Amino acid sequence: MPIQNAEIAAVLNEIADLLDIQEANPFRIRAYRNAARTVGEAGRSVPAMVARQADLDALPGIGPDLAGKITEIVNTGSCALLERLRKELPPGITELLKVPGLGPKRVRALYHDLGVQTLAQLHLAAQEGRVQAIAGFGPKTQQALLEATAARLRQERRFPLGVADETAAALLAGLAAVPGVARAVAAGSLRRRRETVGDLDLLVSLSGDSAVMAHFIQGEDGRQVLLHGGTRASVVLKSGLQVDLRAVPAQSLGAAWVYFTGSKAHNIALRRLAQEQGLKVNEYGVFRGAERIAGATEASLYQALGLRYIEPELREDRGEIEAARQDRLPVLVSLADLRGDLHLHTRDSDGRDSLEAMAAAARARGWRYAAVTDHSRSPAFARGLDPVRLAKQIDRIDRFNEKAQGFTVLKGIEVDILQDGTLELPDSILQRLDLVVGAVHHHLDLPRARQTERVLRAMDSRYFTLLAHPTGRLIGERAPCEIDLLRVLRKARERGCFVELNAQPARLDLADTACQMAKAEGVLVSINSDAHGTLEFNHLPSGIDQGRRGWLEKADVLNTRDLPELRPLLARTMG
DNA sequence: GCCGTTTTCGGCCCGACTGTTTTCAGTCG
Repeated sequence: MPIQNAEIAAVLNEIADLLDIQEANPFRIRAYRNAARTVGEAGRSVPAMVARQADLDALPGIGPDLAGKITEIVNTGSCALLERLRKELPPGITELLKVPGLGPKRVRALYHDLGVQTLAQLHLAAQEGRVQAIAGFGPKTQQALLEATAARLRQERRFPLGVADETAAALLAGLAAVPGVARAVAAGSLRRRRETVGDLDLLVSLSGDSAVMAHFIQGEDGRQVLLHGGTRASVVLKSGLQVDLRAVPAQSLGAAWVYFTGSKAHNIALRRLAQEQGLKVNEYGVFRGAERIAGATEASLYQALGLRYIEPELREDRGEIEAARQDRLPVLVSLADLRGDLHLHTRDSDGRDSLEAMAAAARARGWRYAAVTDHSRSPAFARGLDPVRLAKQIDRIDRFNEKAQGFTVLKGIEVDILQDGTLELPDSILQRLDLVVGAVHHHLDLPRARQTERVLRAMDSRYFTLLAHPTGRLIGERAPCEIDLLRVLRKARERGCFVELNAQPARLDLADTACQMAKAEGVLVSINSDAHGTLEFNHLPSGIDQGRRGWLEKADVLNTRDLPELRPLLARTMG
């Protein structure tokens, strides 16, 4: 099995961690971390680039040395530097860096003074009171490490965006009501609409003196206070979700909102840009010397740096700053741009509502069309359709459409792509449909080459329209299948078919960087609810968020088209 | 270790909070 980008990134990150503990040049360490991030988010296969001897130096932050190291990692799975570092430090010591409160210096001290190499050893040392004996450590630090190691041994959690949204809304309402609070807003990964959220970042702007910090740490829900000062506090809610609150004067809200929205990489890039212009950016504003020249609003901060306003979903340092400078930022797709949905289920397979109810719910959203795409037989859980039942459904839809005014139910199927790449239903029935949504539900663990061939072969069917949930991942539960997405996209382009961005919160499949790749390859993305009941159309905002993170504009999304424009696109794939 | 429309050498983001220190280092975001 060829090595993946993520594995290369892991090697580079481990090198950075070990160098950090050895107190190497911090800028050298940063270079390894930047390279890890670049590779991890490259959006194309770095091993493939190595194979065809493409110029790795062209990737940002990768020079001749790192290009050599990456080539070595691709060819051997590791590199000499890492092997040497692993001999100089105990295996697994990098685990300690993930403990909150521990950085390289303290990890080094723990190892040198106590011989601590693992989480379990650290936990024991804290229990036995040996940690506070080290210079720079005290009883409080020891107690914190005792609790942190215990929590870490129970494993970390990330929260679905929907849960974070609800919690944030409730907390913000409470904060906004505190006297002296001008505005209370969400920042952080929640605002950037990441798939999951590790903690909540909230921000309040103050119009005068306020007891907002005291209010915040005194919630009646048993929240645990991690730290609190005059402008910043952190608590852990009973749910385990950590919430960080910052307070700033109203005149600094824009600068603070940019700063606390992040991402960290975006902030670093902004500050570097400011530096080049002789300016300084912090959470209080943009400064030329001692003079504050912007910061009341986000737009004013970007403007002071010569940039267009950048939407939060784009703030990942993936080219948005350069695009803002050149005034070629995408106009991101919005929920209102959708004209219909091309993937939903009814009671005829595993849906909960009737075809008529689903159509009515779709129509109530202001759409002019929706495609019914029940399962074919193979997913045993789904009571899927065989050719006879599908034929009956098709006839029912035809009768429904004759009566429906101003709304069209498109006839579709979510047909299983079998292990050998054939579609589960015969052409004789597929040819009667408006669209054929192909999906992989079984054997998600095939080797990369076979999984890729399977999907490419399915796309060879003249009736194939749209690839549903292309990687099959379930966030936090099931890793994406191994598949060469670039080849799949190029095939889709060649065949005139499409890929789905499935809006189910557990799927959000495609990922953001994959959306960017689809856009770059000129393949339209269909943002679909995959609704199994009328209420599940409410998942679409999650899909839109994900598409926006993937730089998608209205024109990049298949189902922003009205029916007269959509039909020929669907028909072309059927030919 | 990378990078350059001031630079191929000398830079590399910035501030708050904590715990431990008696003036600040380490960590975090």
